[in-house]
Amino acid sequence: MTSKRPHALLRLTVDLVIQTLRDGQFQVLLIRRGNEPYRGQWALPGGFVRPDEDLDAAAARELSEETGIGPRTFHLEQFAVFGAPDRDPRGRVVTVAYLAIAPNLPTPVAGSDASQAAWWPVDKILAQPEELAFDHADILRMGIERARRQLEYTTLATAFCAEEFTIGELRRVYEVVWGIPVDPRNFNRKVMRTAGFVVPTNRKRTAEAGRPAALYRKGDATTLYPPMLRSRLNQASG
Amino acid sequence: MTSKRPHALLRLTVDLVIQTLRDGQFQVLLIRRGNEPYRGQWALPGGFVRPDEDLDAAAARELSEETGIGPRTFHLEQFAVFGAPDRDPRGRVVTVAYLAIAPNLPTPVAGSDASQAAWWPVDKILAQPEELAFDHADILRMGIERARRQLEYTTLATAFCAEEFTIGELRRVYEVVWGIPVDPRNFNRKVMRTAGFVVPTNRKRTAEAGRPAALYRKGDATTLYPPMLRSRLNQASG
DNA sequence: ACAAAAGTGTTGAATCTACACCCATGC
DNA sequence: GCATGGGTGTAGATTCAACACTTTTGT
Repeated sequence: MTSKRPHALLRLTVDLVIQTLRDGQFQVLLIRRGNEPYRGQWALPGGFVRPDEDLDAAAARELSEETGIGPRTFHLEQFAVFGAPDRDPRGRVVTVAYLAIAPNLPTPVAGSDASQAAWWPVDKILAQPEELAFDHADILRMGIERARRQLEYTTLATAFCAEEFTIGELRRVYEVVWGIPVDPRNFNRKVMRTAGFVVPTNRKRTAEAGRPAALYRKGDATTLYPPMLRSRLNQASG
Repeated sequence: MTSKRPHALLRLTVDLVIQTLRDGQFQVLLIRRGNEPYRGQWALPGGFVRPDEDLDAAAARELSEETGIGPRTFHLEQFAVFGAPDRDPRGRVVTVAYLAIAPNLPTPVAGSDASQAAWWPVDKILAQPEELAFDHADILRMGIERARRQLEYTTLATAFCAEEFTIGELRRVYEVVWGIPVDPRNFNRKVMRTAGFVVPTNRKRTAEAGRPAALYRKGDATTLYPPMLRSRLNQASG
C-alpha cells in the first residue's frame, strides 16, 4: 500500500451523518457492517468515491442509495476530513465527512453491502460510542455538534421540516436537537422578525387539537441576523 | 490513473491559506510556481501528504517549510476539501485546505520547489483571481470568508496578534480583516466583558505617542458569547 | 501646553425575557 | 363549555450605538 514515492496513493471515501427527527427524537441513520473489518458493529453510511466522481456527487449518491430516496430537498454539506494513517486497518483510507439533513424519513432501507440499517436516537448512540466502527464515533460527534451550532447562526432548522411547516414544528426542531425547551411565544416573533427565514403560504393546517397553525415555506436567507443563541434562549413554559 | 476498480486510487495534498497582518494590511502568502502545470502563476503553499503522515502533521510541516518558522503559536485549522475530478491536469489529486494564521511574519522565504514566495494583500489578489493556479482562487476565497466569519463567533482574532498584545491591536485585526472601522471605546468594553477572551498581564507598553496601553494575553475561551457581529458593529469615529 | 492614543461614563434605542392574555379549532 | 395549541401585548432588564469626557504618556 505504501509505495516508495514521497507521497501516498490512497483511497477516498465519503461518510454521512444523516440526521432527522423521528418520533419526536433527534435520530441518525446507522448501518450494521456485514463485512470485515468491524463486522457486526455499527457504522455511518458511506462508501468509496469513484474514479471520476466529484465528492459532493459521491455523497449524494450514497445518500440516495442508503435512504432509498431520490434527489429531493436534502441539505448536504461537507464538514470535515479524517485522515489518520491508521484509521482503517485495510490501508490508507481518507474519508470526507458529510452532514445530511432530511425531513422525517419513513423507514430505514437496507443498503446493498450492509446487512442492516437503523435509525438511532442521537443520545443513545453518543452514550455508547464503542458500538461504532473505525473513527465513526468522532465523526458522528463532530457532525452532531456541527448541526447544533448551525441552528444558531443559519436557517438549517428548516432542513428538518417538510416543504410546508408550522412555526411550532420549526420550534420543535430547536427543542429536540438542542434538548432544551424554547418559549413558543418569543420564538414565533423571533422567526417572523428575521427577514427571509420563512415565507408565509397563506395556508393553514388544523391538527388534532388547538387553533390551526399557519403554514410556511423556507425563505431565501441562509444566515440568521441576529442569531438564535442557545445560551440565551429562555426556558419558560408559561 | 483511473483503474478498473470501482473506486479511485488518488493522491492527496494539503494547501494552506496563510494569513497575517503586515503593514496594516490583511495579507496572504503565495508562491510563484516554478514547474508545470501553471508554471509562472501564483499558488497557495502546499504539497503532497506523505504515506504515513497525518493530515494536520502534513499541514504543519508545509507551514514551517514555507514560512521558515518552527512550531510556534500558529492557528492551524482544516476548513474544506476540494476534489473535483479535473481540478489537477496531472490526474486525480484531492486537496485538504487549511487556514493558518500567524502574527506578523517578518519576510517571505522561498520554498524548496518554488521559485518565489510573496505576501499579497488580500484585496489585491481577490481582485485578480486569474493569477492563481488550479482552483486556488476558490480555496482562497473560502479561506478568507472563513476567517472573517470566525472573527464573529470565536476568539480567532488573537491568533493574528503576538503573544502579548493591546486591545487596540486586537481591534485593528477586526478593522483590517473586515475592512470597516470599529469604535475603540465600545470595543474595549465588549472584549473585557467576554469572559476568557483576553487575560491581563499587568504590564504596559508605551507606543510612539499617547497613553500606554495595558498588555493582554489570549484567554481560555474559544467561542464568543455574545458574538461580535459585523453587521451590527458601529462605525462611529468620535 | 499640546497631540495622541487609552480608557470610562452616560444616554436613548433596540432587543430580550418572562409572562398575561386572546384566538380558533375539536370534542 | 373546555382542553389544546397558535399567536399578540407588554413591562422590566439587559444590551447596544453613539459620543462627551477623562487619563497618561512623549515632545
